[in-house]
Amino acid sequence: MPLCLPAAFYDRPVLDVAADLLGATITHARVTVRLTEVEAYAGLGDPGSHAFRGPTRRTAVLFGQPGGLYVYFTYGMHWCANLVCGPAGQGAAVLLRAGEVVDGEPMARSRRGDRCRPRDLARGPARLAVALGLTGEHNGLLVTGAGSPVVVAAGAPADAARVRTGPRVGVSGAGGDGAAYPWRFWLDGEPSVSP
DNA sequence: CAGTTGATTCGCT
DNA sequence: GCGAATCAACTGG
Repeated sequence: MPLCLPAAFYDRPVLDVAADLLGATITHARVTVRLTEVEAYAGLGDPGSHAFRGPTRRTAVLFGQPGGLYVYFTYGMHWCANLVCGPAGQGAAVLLRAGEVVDGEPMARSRRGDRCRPRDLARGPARLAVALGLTGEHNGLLVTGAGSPVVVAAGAPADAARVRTGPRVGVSGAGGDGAAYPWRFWLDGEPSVSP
């Protein structure tokens, strides 16, 4: 079993953490997903971030310790999972957008539905959360602790030649021009990454 | 206290 | 490819 990534891993600039999370694995409730697509959010001053206007009850976790899990509810039906990054107090986080189920596929399938194609099991932030069984009750959980039910571990060394970056998805609103924040990271050629 | 807005997915066509 | 579904949190009055 690979080693759980330490708090120091997350206590770095969010862009570095996002890039290094590609290829890493996240395990919860007997399902393991290898991350293929993530998005960086800088927090304070980032118009695309929930933490843009500072701490609120909803975003309190974002301003907590790096390595915290921020799970939020959106569109009235979906959960999305983020990992809080450094520097602490900035509200920075990495959204887990997509991944490939590498272990516990039957369990993931039972949560996502039998007619779901294998590549779609964790393709998309909400699908990924469902596949892993992550909901609001996991909000605020520290994934660096030894006894944490959620384990994030380094995967096979990421092939740097396959790392791509581009504008973030779904960021709209004033100042939310995607080109100004090209902070989406993905692994080229992965079927689990949306086009 | 009421109005607005999403870091989306699913099911049809 | 497109539109509906659905609700918690934030915002402004």
